[in-house]
Amino acid sequence: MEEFYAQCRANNLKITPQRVAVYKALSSSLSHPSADQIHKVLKKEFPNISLDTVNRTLVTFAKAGMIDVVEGHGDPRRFDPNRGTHHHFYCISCREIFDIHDSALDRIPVSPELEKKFTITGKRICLSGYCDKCRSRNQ
Amino acid sequence: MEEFYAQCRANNLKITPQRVAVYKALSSSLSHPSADQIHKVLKKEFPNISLDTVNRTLVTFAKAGMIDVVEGHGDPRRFDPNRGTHHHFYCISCREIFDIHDSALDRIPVSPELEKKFTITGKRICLSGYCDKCRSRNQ
DNA sequence: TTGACAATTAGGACTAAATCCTATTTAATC
DNA sequence: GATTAAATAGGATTTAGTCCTAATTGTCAA
Repeated sequence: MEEFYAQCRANNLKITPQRVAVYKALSSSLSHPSADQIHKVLKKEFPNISLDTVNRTLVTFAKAGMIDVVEGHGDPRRFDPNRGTHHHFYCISCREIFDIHDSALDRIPVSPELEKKFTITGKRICLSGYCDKCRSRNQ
Repeated sequence: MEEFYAQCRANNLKITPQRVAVYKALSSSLSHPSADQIHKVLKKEFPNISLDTVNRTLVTFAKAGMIDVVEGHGDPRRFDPNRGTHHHFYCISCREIFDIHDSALDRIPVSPELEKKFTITGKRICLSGYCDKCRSRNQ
């Protein structure tokens, strides 16, 4: 928790009871919850915390690099006609997806145990960050 | 296009003008469009094609393995407190995300050109398919 | 400790994605 | 060409996410 306070200070984020609660709730979660799921949990302790605050707080933490946004960025569902092996770079600013073709990335060593545990239909390396345009725009 | 017809037959999907149009539109798209974007394009040719049909058709194609759903599965945004290197398996049936810790997967060889082209803040291997529960349930 | 200010929050309104429902239409099969 | 199950249009509904405004609160400096 001490690290949380330090990270807040480093990012000029005020330490509010809501932020502390959101961080604790996410940290103690075993799954990969949505804002709504965390909101439901926090309602018990803070009956009038708003969903907007929970969501905004989580996005703020993610932007500060304190937590991650994972599969499902909150964008609409998107499709790819290319079923050949290739990879993606996702720009977290403009939300564009860029194809990456690099044979060095194609060999993903999935262990036999993993293949046994799951029926794997998709394997892809997902890179994320800022594309060239957004990088220069934000400076 | 001939392959499209064959895939439809193999999956018992009726070949309708709408499905042909959706497939053509996606195939000729350079980006990774959403259902809404494809719907807007098709409106010009089929003024009264519905968004539901476009979306349903795309999901149907994806389930048949004819196209892919990429970053953003249409799920709500989800968060991960664990910023250490790890990977994810996403179940396309129950939508649960499972953590995968496997050091063999950690070495993702991102080329210097790629690092130059983008500011990469996240690297992760995204596996998808069916988890154990859903695999057995669907049989 | 207090006061001032900028940041943050609650709550409701709003927008947009996705799904559901039902009547109608249509592709496939014989 | 007739039959039937599948697919579609269109509108309604649900839900995620964002926006807006007034009220509140954390921080910093005096």
